[in-house]
Formats: sequence, C-alpha cells, structure tokens
Amino acid sequence: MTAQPKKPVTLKDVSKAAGLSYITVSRALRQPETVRADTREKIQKTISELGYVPNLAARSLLSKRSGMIGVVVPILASSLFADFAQGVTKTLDKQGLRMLLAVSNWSPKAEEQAVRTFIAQQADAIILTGFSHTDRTRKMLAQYGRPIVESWNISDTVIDSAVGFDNYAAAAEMTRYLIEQGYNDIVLVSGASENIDQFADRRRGFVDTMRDAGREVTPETIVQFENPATIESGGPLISTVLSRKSPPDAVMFLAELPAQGAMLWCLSNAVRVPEDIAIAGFGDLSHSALLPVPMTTVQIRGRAIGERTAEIICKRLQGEESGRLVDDIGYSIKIRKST
Amino acid sequence: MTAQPKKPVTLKDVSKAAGLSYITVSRALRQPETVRADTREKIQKTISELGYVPNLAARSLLSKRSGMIGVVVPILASSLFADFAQGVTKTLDKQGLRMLLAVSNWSPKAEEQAVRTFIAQQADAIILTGFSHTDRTRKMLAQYGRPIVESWNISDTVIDSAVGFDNYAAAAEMTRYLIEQGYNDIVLVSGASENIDQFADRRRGFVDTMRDAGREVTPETIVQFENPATIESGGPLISTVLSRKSPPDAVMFLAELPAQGAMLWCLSNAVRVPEDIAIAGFGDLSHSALLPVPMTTVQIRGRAIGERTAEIICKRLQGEESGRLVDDIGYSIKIRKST
DNA sequence: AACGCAATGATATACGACTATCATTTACGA
DNA sequence: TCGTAAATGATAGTCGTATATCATTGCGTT
Repeated sequence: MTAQPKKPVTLKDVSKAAGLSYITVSRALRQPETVRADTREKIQKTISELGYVPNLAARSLLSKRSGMIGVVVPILASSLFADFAQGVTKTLDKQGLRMLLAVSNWSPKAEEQAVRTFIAQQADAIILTGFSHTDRTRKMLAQYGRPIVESWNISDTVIDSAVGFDNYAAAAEMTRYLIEQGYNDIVLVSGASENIDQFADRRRGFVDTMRDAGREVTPETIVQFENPATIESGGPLISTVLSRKSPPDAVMFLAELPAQGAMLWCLSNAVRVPEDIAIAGFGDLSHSALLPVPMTTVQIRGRAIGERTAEIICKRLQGEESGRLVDDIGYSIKIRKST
Repeated sequence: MTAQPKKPVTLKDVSKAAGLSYITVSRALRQPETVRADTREKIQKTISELGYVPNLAARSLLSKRSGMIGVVVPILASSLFADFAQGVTKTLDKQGLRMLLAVSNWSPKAEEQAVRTFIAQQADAIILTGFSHTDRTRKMLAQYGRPIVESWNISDTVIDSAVGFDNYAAAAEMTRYLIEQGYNDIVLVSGASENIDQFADRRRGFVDTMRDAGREVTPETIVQFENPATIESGGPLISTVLSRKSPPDAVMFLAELPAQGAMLWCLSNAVRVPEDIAIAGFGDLSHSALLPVPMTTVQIRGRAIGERTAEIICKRLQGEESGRLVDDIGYSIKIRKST
C-alpha cells in the first residue's frame, strides 16, 4: 500500500478526467464566478473522485505564503507551554493556518536551528518564547521581513512584537507579599538563568525586592534546579533546605512543578505547610489549587498568551499594520493556604 | 522593520554577489567535490553574508520531499500527549525533520481537516492518534502513498503501521487486579467513547472482565466524564458516586486527571483512600506517584511511544521497507497505595 | 604541441499552481 | 442572420531549486 508511492493527482489530471481544459479548472477554483455552475459542479465531482489536494508547496512558491507559522517552545511535557501551544493552534486553525512546532530544551542554539528551518520552509510568521536568542538568530530574523512575536515576557527591546507578562514584577510582587506576611528567612529556588531571560528577570525581581526591604541576599538565599524543572526535583530541594542548621520559614519557587513536588514531599513527611515552612509557586498548573494545602502561586494564563499571540499574527497577516506592539497580558498572585 | 517585506535572497543573488555562475553555486551545495575548495569557501562566505536560506518549498516541489511530518494529537494541555509530541520532535530533529502539529480536540472531523492540510503541505509522513477516522480521512490516506503511523493503540486492522499498547488488555488487567483484591462493587469512570477507540477498548476490557468474573454490569456501573478530561471533574464525579445509597468500594478511572482530582478531593474531604474507597487511574502523570496516597495506575510511556513512532517514520523515509508493522510498546500496572 | 582532466559556464527542462493575453466556441435575443 | 456576451481554450511566462547535457577555459604532463 505505502510501498510504491502513488503519483499525486495534479490539477492537470483533474482537467483531463473532467474533459475540460486546465485553465477552466483553475478558474473554477480561483474565480468561480467566471465559470458556469454546472461546469463547476462537474469539476468538484471529479476533484473529490480523484482525491485531488492542491500542492501548497507550488502555491507558496508563487504566492510567498505558505500558511505555516513556526513556533518554538522550550519544553512541552507537563508545562504551561503545552497550554500555550494549544492556544496558538486553536486560533491559527480558524484562519486555516498550521503550526510548525519545535522544542528547544531551553537552548538558544536549538532555537536558532528551528528558526533557520522555519525560514527555509517559508513560514509566514515566527513565534518565539523569551528574548534570549543567539546573534545568528537575530541576524536571520532581521532579514526575515515577516511578523515575529516573542512571548512569555515583556521588555522595551523586542525584535518586532511581544506578548507576555512582566516576569520581574510578578516575582517582585510575590516576594513583597511574603515579606509582608512576616516571613523572616525566605529562600528562592530558581532555574538556571543563564540564557533564560524569564528566570533571570524573576530572579532580579526577587533580589531587588529583598534588598529594598533591607533583607540580605547571600549565596545561601538562592538554590538552583536544573532545567527542565521536574516535580521529582522538588522533594530533594526542600529536604536539603530544611536540613540546614537554621532552616528558612518560606521557600519561593520560580517554577510550579518543583514547588508541587516540594509540597507533596512535605505532605508525605509530616512537615506542616505553612506552619513549618511556607511554599509559593510560579505558574499555577492545574493541581496547585486542589492540593490538600492549596498553593499560593503566580497564575499565568498560558492558553491566553498563545491565543493572543496567534491573534496578533493573524491580524498582521491580514495586512493590519499594527507595527511594533508589546502586549502585557498580566499575571495574578493567587493567595492560598500554603503561605 | 517588518513593514516592508524584504525580497528574499535566492541562489541567483548569491551567485551574482560571488561573481560566479548560478550553476557553480548550485554544484557547491549539491556536489561539493566537483568544486574547488577555495571557490566553495568564497560561496559559503557570501551565503552567510547575504543570509541566504534555501527555499524548501521550491526544493520540495522538485524532490517530492518537504522535510515535514504531520502529527495529530487529541489534546496537548496537561496530558501525556505533550510528552508524546515532545518525543516525536526530539527524534525527528536528529534527522532534520520538522513537526507540523495539529490538535483535534478528540474530533475525527478536525483530524480530517488536519490530514488534508498535511497532505497539501506535502508532509513526508503522517502520525495519528488512535484508529477513529472519518471515511474521507481514510480515503485521503489510502491515496497518500507515504508512511502513516497510528499511535496509542494497537489492532489487527491498521492503515499502515501502528505504535501503541493494548488498551483493552490494560483495562482488563487492572479490572482483574481490583477484583482479585476483593473489591466487591467497582465503578468505572470513562470518557465518552463514541468515536474514540482508546476509550471504547478500555471500556470493553473492563466490561468483559467483570462479566467473566460473574460481576453484573449495570448502567450504574459506568459513569462518564466529558472530554477533554480535567482534574476539576474528578471531585464532583467521586462525590456523586460516594453519595449513592450503596456506594462502591472501588473506582477505576480511564484517564489520569479525573483520578487525581478525585484523589485530591478525598484528601481534602477526609475520605480515606483506599479504606473508604479505592481509586485507580490510567496514564500515570507525574504527580500520581508522589501524592500522599500514591496512586495505583496503568503506566503509559507517552514519550517512548512518540520516539518509537518517529523512529519508524525515519527508517521508512530512509528507504527501509519494513512494511506493515504493529509495535506493542506495552504498559505496566503500577500497584501503589490507593487500592 | 597535443592531450587529458579539473573547474566552470551556458542552456534547457522539470516540478505544480497561478495568471495575463489573446483566441475560439456557444447561446441567445433582436 | 447577425451581433453580443458568456464560457471555454491555447499559450507562455513566473516562482526557486535541481539536474542533465554540452561547451569552454586553464593547467600540467608527456
């Protein structure tokens, strides 16, 4: 069945089968009003009989539009980026656009490779996550000449447009909240922040707020997990922190999965939250609100970021010159029982 | 910047800039050994100066290979299908192939639309989830003449190849286990199974095993949730079941999220698991093993299914005529504390 | 000086869809 | 029966890449 590749059906094949000329068939599809109704019907009939599907590679060569949008996410499994990607396709679908999806594993180098093939494939627009790109990526995108949206963060220096939220402010606000709640010794659990602006910004938000409040930030204050963040890393992280000579009274995570892992570890090890240790997350994955001790966290609407991003792309492709645009979709601090 | 579309750089532009003929530049890329080393270098230099990126639409028109693989998943957010998709791209990446990803929302009609555009985009292969396709989808795929892999289930009647596990057997084995554990009144919580073979097979596995064991299966035995399965649906489902005149002593879920939701509801409502009610899941998302009462479930390795699926595609595209192939990647029943 | 070979050039054709231009056929009313 | 408009046909060129064929140039060897 699949062994011998079938020769694909072309418009020419359709015209022969219908006993019409190529040009008439072409017109029936492109300018239907110039072709008689019964002729159109006959053509439609043979099209579905032969199973003709237009070759978009040929069309794109001429029209310069491929109908594909390139999207790069750092990771997909158990993360808000899956929501994001789903939001993107959902919106693109309505316009008949398709998503070329690449996973970078938080590597700008992998992102570069993805962008290169997106451009080669004639993607009509490109969606990236974050602002951390290689020089070559930036050079390629500068030549690209089509819509580019960076997502999941906002900044004054975007390539083209951006949709996201203020990572710095979100972390700062959560830090301020914890300080105001009276926690004296707050530890930050952060992802590796080299090359990842989101984590770097969140981290700065924490550090600046702590210092503004007169709190000391020592090397002991910040603990790091390896990307990608996993739920399994949470237990070891919190147990290490709790076994210090003078353990902190609050731990603020910059990713949701390790926070959930830490919470579950506490539940299983008779550590009371928030009495023994307060835990705050970042992201608000679906479990967080339903845990026996619902978790305080920064709620990010990943789906909404994806939809908004795709909407901007669609508008741009329809010729609306919105120009450089930075859309702050916001976040919200969800105060629950864990702090 | 993005306003006026730049005219893209073509091979011809490169040849002009390098002071060479088009054909020499073309040869330098396709048959490098026929071009002098220093000429090749000069060409490479101008290529990177101009930022030339080959137009794969043009190439694909000639070569019949687009370098893109179409993938349809029912859902992406908080599900094993995100792991699956990540496994697929990871493996495709190594061969320089890209993933066109569509989300069907469990709708065969949406799948059909996705398949149509995959074929139009000249995808080199197509990956589907499950066996539930519309007649039109089947017709298109029959004409397609390229590798097709159906995933997440296995069967004797596949279109081309399949990678997955035996949904029927997995549900049957879990049912048998619950019966052997001595649970007398087992309730099944299933997804809507019209048009979704995975759920239908799991359901049959449950029903057949129950009847074989002499258990009655009444309308009361099976409760249904709406797709997509959410964690939020778990609480209401289990509380409804528990408020029956004679509540069951075990609940078997055919999806992991509602099972987790049910478990978390029990934890928050002083319902003891498994003493008051046993709970079994299906899928094993990352939280399940770490809950205060770790959950018994059917472990599915979504990532592995994705990787294996992509491997088969890659081999096929490299010309290995493996032919019709059904790969059972297995599952494993994880007995934990919740039953 | 003649030969062979490597490197490069010129030209044409193909891929499938689309369009512009001009030509032909058909149907219908006056 | 003619004029007109609508419907259809024929032909050629476009997009960017790839390749087959044949031609030209330059260089070293005998």
